[in-house]
Amino acid sequence: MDGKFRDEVVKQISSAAGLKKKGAEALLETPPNQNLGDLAFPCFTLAKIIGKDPKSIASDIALKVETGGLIKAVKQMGPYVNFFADWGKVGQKALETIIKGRKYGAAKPNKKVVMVEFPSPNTNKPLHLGHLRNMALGESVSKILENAGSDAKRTNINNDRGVHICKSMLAYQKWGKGKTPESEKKKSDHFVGDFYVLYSQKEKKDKSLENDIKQMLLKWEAGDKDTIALWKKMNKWAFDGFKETYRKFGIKHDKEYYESDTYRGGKKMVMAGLDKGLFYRDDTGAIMFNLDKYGLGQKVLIRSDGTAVYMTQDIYTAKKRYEDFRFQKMIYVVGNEQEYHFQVLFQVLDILGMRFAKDCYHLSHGMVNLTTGKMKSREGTVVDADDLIAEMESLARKEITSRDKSIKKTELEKRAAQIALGAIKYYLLRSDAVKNMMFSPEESISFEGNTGPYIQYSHARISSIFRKGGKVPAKFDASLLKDEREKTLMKLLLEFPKVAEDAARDYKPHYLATFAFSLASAFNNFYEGCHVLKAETLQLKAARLALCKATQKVLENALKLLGIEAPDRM
RNA sequence: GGGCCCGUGGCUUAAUUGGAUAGAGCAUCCGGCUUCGGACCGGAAGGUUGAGGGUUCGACUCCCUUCGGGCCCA
Repeated sequence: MDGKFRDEVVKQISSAAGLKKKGAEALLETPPNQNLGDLAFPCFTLAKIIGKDPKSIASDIALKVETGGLIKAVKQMGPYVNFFADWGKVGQKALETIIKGRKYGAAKPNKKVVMVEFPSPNTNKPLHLGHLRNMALGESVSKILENAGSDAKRTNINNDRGVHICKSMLAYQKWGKGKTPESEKKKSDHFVGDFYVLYSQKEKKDKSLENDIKQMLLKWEAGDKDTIALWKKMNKWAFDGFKETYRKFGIKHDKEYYESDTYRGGKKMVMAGLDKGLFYRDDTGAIMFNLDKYGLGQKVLIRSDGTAVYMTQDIYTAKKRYEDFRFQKMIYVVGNEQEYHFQVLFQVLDILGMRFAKDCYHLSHGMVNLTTGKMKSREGTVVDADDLIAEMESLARKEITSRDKSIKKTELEKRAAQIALGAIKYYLLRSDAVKNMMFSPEESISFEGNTGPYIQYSHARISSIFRKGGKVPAKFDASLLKDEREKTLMKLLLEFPKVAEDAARDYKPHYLATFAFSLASAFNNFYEGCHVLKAETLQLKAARLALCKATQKVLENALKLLGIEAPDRM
């Protein structure tokens, strides 16, 4: 319940209870069911301050409140003051705003630049399900922040150097026989990943390979021609493959960063810090940072052999990004296994005098586990991103053709992709990001119940009404919408701006997922009981068409903020 | 050894951040077409919110203890 009705209620309470508007606003709640009205004011807090019992305070307030305007009735119910909206008036305004307004639920631009980093892959293997969760989150959060008025800059850090990268390189060098992704007809990042797995298998039998890897890394750092050429060739394969997956998943970065470009800058910054006495050398010669006073222990910044750690490059990447974009906020979308890493990173940035350090935030998310155990790329027990998408598309295709056998190929492919991605993204976003999640194939491939396709289906149903002769009315009377199902729908529509705002405040896309499902569900309930095109009167039909149009727009917006398309047919 | 996160019906989960009767989906069992799209709708059954204390008018939510799972650092 948002908007003008809320404002009126706040005004009434503040004068009746002698509260400041902000104070009254903060206490307002949405009652758990229809019988309890549309907004509620609990009196417990006041009771404590005044020293009277909340029930009598509630009845005092209820007596003082003036009805009229958008407030139809006020009732004291126990320790609550409950407000009932005049649905004719409230609904009318809301529906008009939604239908005519271009950006219902969006805030005005606030000129804040927010960088969002994801998914930060390693270039030795293809993307997997964990990356998909990360990407769905990163993209959704970016869209939610844009909706809240910020300027989101999508960025990425490519971990393109180091021991693990050398592993796939060495395997290719030794056993690749000059094969290419083209010659093997393989997606190029998968081709690279196969050599990473091959290396792991060979290493189990031949421990001397570990030494070869060390040698290779030293050659790489020294700029050895052949090693660099091999590195470039294989990284290009990896990047080409990633790009295809990003495109398919609907992701485009504003700027990409590469560890190979930034690790040297990081070393310099650490050395400078050492000169200033911010860091120290331990017995082995490694450069360390003492974080005891933050309760974070000792952290290596540069190894004793002078090589960079993961942290080293992150320091310079952050600085570079700030110089490039002058952001007000930097959000790292990274799994919770890296929590310690980011705590340390932000402290390092701070002690090095980077003022933006306080604006850095680790948006930590849980892992994706499988019913069969954990995903381990070395063991090859991962759910591959491309494979999963392809599998879901094939299921969607079956579903579509079972309903429409004469559908054209291009249209079929388009819809299959929309539905498959809708299913995957919704599944990955519908629960709280901080929690680990269990990926069960049976459940995740479902298109029924609390799923993306269910919501898309509801949207397609509305579109169908407008295809079959429904027109958006120029004039309508919302006070005719008296059915409980119609009211429930309207109420939900009014909640959307607040949900979008909260999602931006907390970086929680699942608020929108929950909302979209409730809205779709409320619509289907309405659709079952209230006929639109065959409504009893033309006036009622007009009002219902307006309600449908508003629902369609809000559903589309909510899905869009999750990075999910809203098809008109499916 | 130290630190962080998570425990909610058989399974997957929500709870406006301390508020009214813990809300859904899947699975199970009933029921619904004179179809604006059945990828739908209605109903039943299923809960001591891991356990035990505490704070509070009020606790899934905050504090302490404990058990279980995950992750990180050395």
